Amino acid sequence: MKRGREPINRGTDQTKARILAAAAKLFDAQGFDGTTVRQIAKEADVNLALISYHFQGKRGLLEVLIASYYETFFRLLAAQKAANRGTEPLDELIALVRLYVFFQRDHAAVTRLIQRELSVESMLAREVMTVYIHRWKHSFASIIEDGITRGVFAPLSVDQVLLAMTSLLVYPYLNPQSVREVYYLEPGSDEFCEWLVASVEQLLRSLLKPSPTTSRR
Amino acid sequence: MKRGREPINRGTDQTKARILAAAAKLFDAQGFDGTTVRQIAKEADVNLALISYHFQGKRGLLEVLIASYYETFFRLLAAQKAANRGTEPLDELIALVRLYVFFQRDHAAVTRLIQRELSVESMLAREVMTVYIHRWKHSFASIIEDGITRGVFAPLSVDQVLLAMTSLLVYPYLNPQSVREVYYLEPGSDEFCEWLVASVEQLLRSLLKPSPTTSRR
DNA sequence: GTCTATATGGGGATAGAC
DNA sequence: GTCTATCCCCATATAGAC
Repeated sequence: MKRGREPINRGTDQTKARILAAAAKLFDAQGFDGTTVRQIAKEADVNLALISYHFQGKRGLLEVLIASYYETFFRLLAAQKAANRGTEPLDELIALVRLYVFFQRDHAAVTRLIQRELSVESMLAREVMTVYIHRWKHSFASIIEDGITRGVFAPLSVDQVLLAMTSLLVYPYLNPQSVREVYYLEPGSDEFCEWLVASVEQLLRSLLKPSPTTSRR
Repeated sequence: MKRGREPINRGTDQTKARILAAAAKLFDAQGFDGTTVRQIAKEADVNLALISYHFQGKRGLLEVLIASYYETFFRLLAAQKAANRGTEPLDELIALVRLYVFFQRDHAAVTRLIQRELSVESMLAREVMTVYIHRWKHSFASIIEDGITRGVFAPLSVDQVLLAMTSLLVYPYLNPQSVREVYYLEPGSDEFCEWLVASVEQLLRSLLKPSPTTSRR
């Protein structure tokens, strides 16, 4: 009678996918440092050693999660931008906001993971992140700058507008627990996403409107 | 010739204060799980064993930091509320917003620590936190509810308004690194604080104004 | 590609001397 | 109240069999 189980061969892709899913789930719930590779292996129902074999360790796992997340987003973004050809800047901006809100909703675990770890100075994948974040910012900034050039937006500080917009967009997905338990809203629902898009739209209109007595401090 | 150093007796308060300061700094920069008690002891220039002696271990340290933070804030808040007697709801609200913004600025390390760890489901001090967060929310909510009752605010969803407000208030202090490196703003400066207060005020005015065609979705 | 077994280090905590 | 020395556990990672 044998002691150990038979080796399970699911094929590279299956195994890698299971590990990634487990890692996303656990990093999200417990934080990167709070998660052990043993937990990941168990959650994925995969042998411990396979994590190092496929991803060069825990850190590699994090980097793959982050890179895949942004690559996927930028692919969707490119498609959206193409579809937006010739639209008014504000509508184009709102379309991007909506895309990003639903993207966050659909990738809630990695979203929260990234946004949380980003606030850790000693983060492992900081260099990787910085590049993506700047690209992310630029995809929104370019539209606003374009609108200012064309005179349809007020000549405000683009950075200030973007920071306010980002705060509204990101916070609920960084802290969905609080949103649920304190504000009794469900960040995973379609209604919430639509509300968030509408709120951001209202903020952007209020900040970007070109004409009036907007005495900017 | 002796090997070890002489015991340094700084007195309980001095030692505890040094440990707390070091812990705040390191938890902030590296996260709770990313920080070791050995690092804290070294940063505080204090013997390792004193951390467990004074705070019953790493977890106790976190709890003391959180509790002190909120106790301090609520003390300031009570003073502010007393000073606000008879003010208009909106002005009262703005006064609280200003108080909180500068409080975050002046306690940046613990602010970031709390907001980050709050997004970890398996957080050690979750029960402690939940109580404080609800108290925090209520101090803002009560003013808005009061304003709605008295007809000076539109009868909006208080939770939605508060979530939007909180997003704007908190995000920059959760992620000051990004604010600096991506948006080129300095969250520690007075100008930034004032800008943030003004932005929140604009948002609140835009959301709470009672009369017009505000077709809320 | 998968598994067992193990190497190696670092973690939090404390006993007991001073 | 402080310090040294140490316990004991659990972390990541890999060597080598299958």
